[in-house]
Amino acid sequence: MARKPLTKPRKTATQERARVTVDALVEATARILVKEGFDKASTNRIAEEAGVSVGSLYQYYPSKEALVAAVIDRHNRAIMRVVTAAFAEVASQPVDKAVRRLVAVAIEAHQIDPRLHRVLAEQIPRTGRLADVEAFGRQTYALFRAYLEAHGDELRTTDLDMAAFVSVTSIEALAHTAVLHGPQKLSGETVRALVDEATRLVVGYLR
Amino acid sequence: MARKPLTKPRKTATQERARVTVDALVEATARILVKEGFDKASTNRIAEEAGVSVGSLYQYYPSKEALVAAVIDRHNRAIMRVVTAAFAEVASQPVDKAVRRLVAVAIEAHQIDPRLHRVLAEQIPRTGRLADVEAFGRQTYALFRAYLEAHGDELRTTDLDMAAFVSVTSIEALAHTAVLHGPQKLSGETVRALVDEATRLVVGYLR
DNA sequence: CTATAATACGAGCGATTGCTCGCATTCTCC
DNA sequence: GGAGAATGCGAGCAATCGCTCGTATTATAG
Repeated sequence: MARKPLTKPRKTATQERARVTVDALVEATARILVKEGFDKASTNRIAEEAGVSVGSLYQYYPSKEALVAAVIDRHNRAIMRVVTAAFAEVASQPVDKAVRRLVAVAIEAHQIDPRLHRVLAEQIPRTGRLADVEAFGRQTYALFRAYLEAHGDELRTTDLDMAAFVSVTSIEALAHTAVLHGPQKLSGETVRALVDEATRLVVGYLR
Repeated sequence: MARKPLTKPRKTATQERARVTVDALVEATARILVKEGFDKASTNRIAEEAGVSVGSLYQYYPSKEALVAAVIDRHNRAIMRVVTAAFAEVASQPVDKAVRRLVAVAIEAHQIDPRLHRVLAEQIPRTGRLADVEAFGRQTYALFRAYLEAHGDELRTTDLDMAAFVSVTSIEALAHTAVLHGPQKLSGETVRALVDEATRLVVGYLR
């Protein structure tokens, strides 16, 4: 276990109170990101908000970036849970019904913890270990491509990579822009209209 | 002219050497953003790179943010010059030809000073006075809506706001994602295929 | 109970940041 | 040429940053 002498145990926690500390840190980071923004999220500030000392913070996270990455990861996982479930639900449905559902889910997904979502999208520089956290976009792409593969007979293209790229990018962008740059609270009416249009866009393209 | 006593002349330059200084500062900022990234762009570092003292920097720019905003502004203006020209060129063309051209221009526009473009897109937190620099997106939206208005007879919708939103958002996202997350250098072949697909997507949607 | 490991603490270090201010230099205009 | 305005300079301050390390506390095992 203790490979390195006895310094730098910077990793897993075995006792219960340690897990509590780790959770408190991640949650405090998320709270600060939302309430005060990215630049105010210093390690000292995070530790204070978590009710924990800086020393303890550095026992579990080697840097501020790692902490932020943990928050992003958690958020992305929450989104991917919803998205993955939707793909499963939709797997055997025809293109038009499937796309409609997926568009609706994309909008829902962007509304999970919206204030945190906004901060992550607008304030976090994609730098260092935060660079690749977009990788979850690739998962969505893969799921969509798999769906297309199973419904190839309904499509007019054979270039599934291109079709998946165009579809996923468009849907994601429409949901993203509508939720972030639109009115604070999207009315049910607006959402319905948006779903209609986006569905028409993508379905018309696919077949 | 000198409203406030004689402190804080933090504004316009009248002599030639001052304009040189201001230019050097903006250019140095852009260089550092590209070569070293956003966090390395401190005021001291920028002044050094510009061959100017920090004191002089603060005569013309009240903060680091203002300097970065100036760089963003310059870049956005370069993009908008291309985009505006394209809209003029396309004003009297039918939807299919027009959209094809606009898609191509969107991709071109994303390749103006690509390394700077990437930094601005990935590393700059949309915070403080950097928050609203996205406003140039609205210009594109307005131009597109005006085009649609003049070609209403070719469309199947009457909701031009929605149509413009969906079209502009999709085109912009496809260009953005292809250029930034795709291969380093897009081959002419790939670009042509992408233009084809995006055109099909949007034209199929519009009429 | 005791020895040892795991966890928590927090003062404080060295580095860096954004920025000021008093002073030096250069330009403009009479 | 000379006075005053415009411009340029840069040492250095106060604040903050990420982070370490010696020590105190608590849990676990024998």
